[in-house]
Amino acid sequence: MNTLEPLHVFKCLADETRLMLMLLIRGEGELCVCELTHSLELSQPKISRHLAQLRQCGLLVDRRAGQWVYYGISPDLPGWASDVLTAGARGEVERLAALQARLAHMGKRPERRAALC
Amino acid sequence: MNTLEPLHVFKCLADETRLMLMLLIRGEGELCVCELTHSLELSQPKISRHLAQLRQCGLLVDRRAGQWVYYGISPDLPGWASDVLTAGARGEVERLAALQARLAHMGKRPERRAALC
DNA sequence: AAAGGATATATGGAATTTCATATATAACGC
DNA sequence: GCGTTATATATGAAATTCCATATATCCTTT
Repeated sequence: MNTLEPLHVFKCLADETRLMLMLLIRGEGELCVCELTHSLELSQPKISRHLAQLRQCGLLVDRRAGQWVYYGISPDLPGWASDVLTAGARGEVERLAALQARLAHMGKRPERRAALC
Repeated sequence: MNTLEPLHVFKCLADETRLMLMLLIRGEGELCVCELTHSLELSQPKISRHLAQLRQCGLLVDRRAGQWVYYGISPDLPGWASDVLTAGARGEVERLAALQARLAHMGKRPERRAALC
């Protein structure tokens, strides 16, 4: 696996879709593809591709739970990378809040069991 | 002028040359084009082009002093953007040190007067 | 428990757009 | 005129997107 370098992280965050995916997931802890699709109002293939890219870079990890695949921030993220995300979230407070609001109003959101029993 | 959004900052930092320009300038306070060209061992037009882009985004400001043009971090940089740079520098300690070392060994480096008299 | 259908997610290929580089040239100050 | 910096154009490479399709899981029915 690649060592996670700042350049890679910045490239990942240099796309609007990927940036918002990361900030949303960071804010909510864990989200599945359908929730992200609903919140961002983008096509499922588009979301899926960007999630795959973020996972391959080592920023996200995925966890399958039945029908759904949940994505979360990688626990192996170095400290400086977490700081980058924190700073990014600070610069996008409003837009992030809007996305989280839309998520909260989503109908038939998948039930969630605790990741670690 | 554009509002400085996280997406813009990340796009600026998503290029190896621009990332190192920013980290070098941040570490040294202020540098002119010829110093940056020497440190990064890249062509002058290439450096100049990326500096112009960073200035247009609002990350850098330039100051002319006779023959030379000095670039420094914009004083209007929002806090979250400074944090992004700090985190990036933390993730690139080694490479940054190497660039600074090459800069220190540069011959006939332009004399510098204090920016603010 | 096996089969069929529905939902969620991933992937392959093609078209489009964006981005970076190189080269050449122009402008500026000494 | 010489060193320094900026810009314009053309070319090539890479990223993004869309569409169609594939896979995987769940639920229901028999």
